Amino acid sequence: MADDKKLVSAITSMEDDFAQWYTDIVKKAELVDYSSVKGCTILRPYGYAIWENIQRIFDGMIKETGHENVAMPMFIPESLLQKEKDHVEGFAPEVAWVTHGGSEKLEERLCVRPTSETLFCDHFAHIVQSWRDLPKLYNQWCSVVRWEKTTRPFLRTREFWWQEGHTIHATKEEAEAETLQQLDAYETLCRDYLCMPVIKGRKTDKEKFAGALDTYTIEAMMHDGKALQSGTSHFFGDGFSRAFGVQFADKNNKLSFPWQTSWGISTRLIGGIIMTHGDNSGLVLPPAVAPIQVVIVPVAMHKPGVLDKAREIAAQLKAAGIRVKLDDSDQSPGWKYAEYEMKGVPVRLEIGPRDIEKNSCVLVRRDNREKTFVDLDQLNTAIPEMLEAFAQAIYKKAKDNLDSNIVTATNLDEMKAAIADKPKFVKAMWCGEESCELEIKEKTGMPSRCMPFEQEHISDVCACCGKPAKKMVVFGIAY
RNA sequence: CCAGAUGUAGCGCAGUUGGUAGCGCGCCUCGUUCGGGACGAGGAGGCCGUGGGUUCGAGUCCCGUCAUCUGGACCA
Repeated sequence: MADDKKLVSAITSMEDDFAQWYTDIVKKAELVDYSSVKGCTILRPYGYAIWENIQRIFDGMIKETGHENVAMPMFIPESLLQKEKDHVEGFAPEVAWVTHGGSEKLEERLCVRPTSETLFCDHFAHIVQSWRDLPKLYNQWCSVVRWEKTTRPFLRTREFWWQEGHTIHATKEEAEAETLQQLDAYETLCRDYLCMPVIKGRKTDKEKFAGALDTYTIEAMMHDGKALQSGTSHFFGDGFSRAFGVQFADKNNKLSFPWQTSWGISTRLIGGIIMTHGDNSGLVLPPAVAPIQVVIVPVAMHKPGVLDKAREIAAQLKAAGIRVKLDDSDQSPGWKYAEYEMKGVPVRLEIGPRDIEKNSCVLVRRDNREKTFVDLDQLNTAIPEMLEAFAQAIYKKAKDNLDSNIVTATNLDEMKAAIADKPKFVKAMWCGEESCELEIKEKTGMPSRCMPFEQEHISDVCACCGKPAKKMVVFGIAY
């Protein structure tokens, strides 16, 4: 009987069906609900709270480096979108259009922003006149719309929430430094807060952002060996400035075009967290972004003193700055254990009559279910220590997964063989020709992910054509 | 966009050759419980995704459409 119920409520195991496992977690951890528009999901309170924590952390980071938040309109006139040729060609196929306002047919149709470069450029043209006006370090938190063909919660939705930074600088060097600084900020966010190791590098010309001179990326590896592009940072050169007529007078009163960047991370990161840390009991959340860091489960809570003690502990932890939830609902303890494991809460605190007698409680870690008996007087130090150890442990696990799923290959056959059983990152040398990149994609199924900053010498020649190699490239199957 | 699958109660499903809808979980009430998804007794809840068609009669057959899932192509 008990076993039957477990079967009913259990999620699909990731070994059986990774995609279904992912979908099960998304639903059962109450992160999203589907809406009545395809590809547009509702972020439920628990899912949105994770995003709020990511926002809070990253917003703090960019404020530290002098960025300011703004809010741009969500509509872009068609003529504005078309000013930069590469940009519009890249995005046109997936923009949504507004043709009517109420009963009025619009003279010029408006697209719902797929990204806001054009809006920022148009604005910069209004406000930038002099070198004294530079740089502008802007960012906005918003949602954008891209009419994707197939959609999956967090990973690919038609509307998604993100931040987009847009900066404009007097010199090329300054803009390039900004591009890399923000890429580093993304790496820090992923590594130190989301416990996700990433590979940092530059995109090939084929894979770079529409309108960018250089696109940089952080690539994370999921449990199943697939890649997730987790953040990108673009250097635009002065191409957008020229297209939009943004000019400034330098100190010698000479007119020149300023240099621009843009960079973004999105709610896709939540999908990355799920597929990096989750297990067959559900979600596993990094403490820094977990909406609940410690859940208190009272045992035999009808017995005198139990609930009072649980409330006392909750108040104490809250005062210590820990995000804590006391679940005093009338579900059984076992039900609560399973529920908060599904929701990925890092630490569970059990408190019952037997503990109270000993002035202690039980702490259980979500990642390994290790139980520790802790004196109640020690909680304020024991819990932060456990959260820190937890964060390090899940980072290490993710790092091990990354390290053990990167292989090298010197030719197409080796590349194919490397991913025969499961997807991996494959490092291979490349001559720099797009034709080879295309051929590799066609013959191995793997597009290039990036040219890592940390280059290695695997061989002298391109894995595809055998001509002298210029770069080591990481290839992989991506979400 | 292409291919396959699926839409029946909140969730998971059953529903026979077409005859007017059922099970488990969940939910509500009361009681007993509480250290790994507790138990009993009552109870509420469904235009069978949606629009047409065939038929005396459609959850069931036919056509369209929408959504979701899976896999491709495309992309944060």
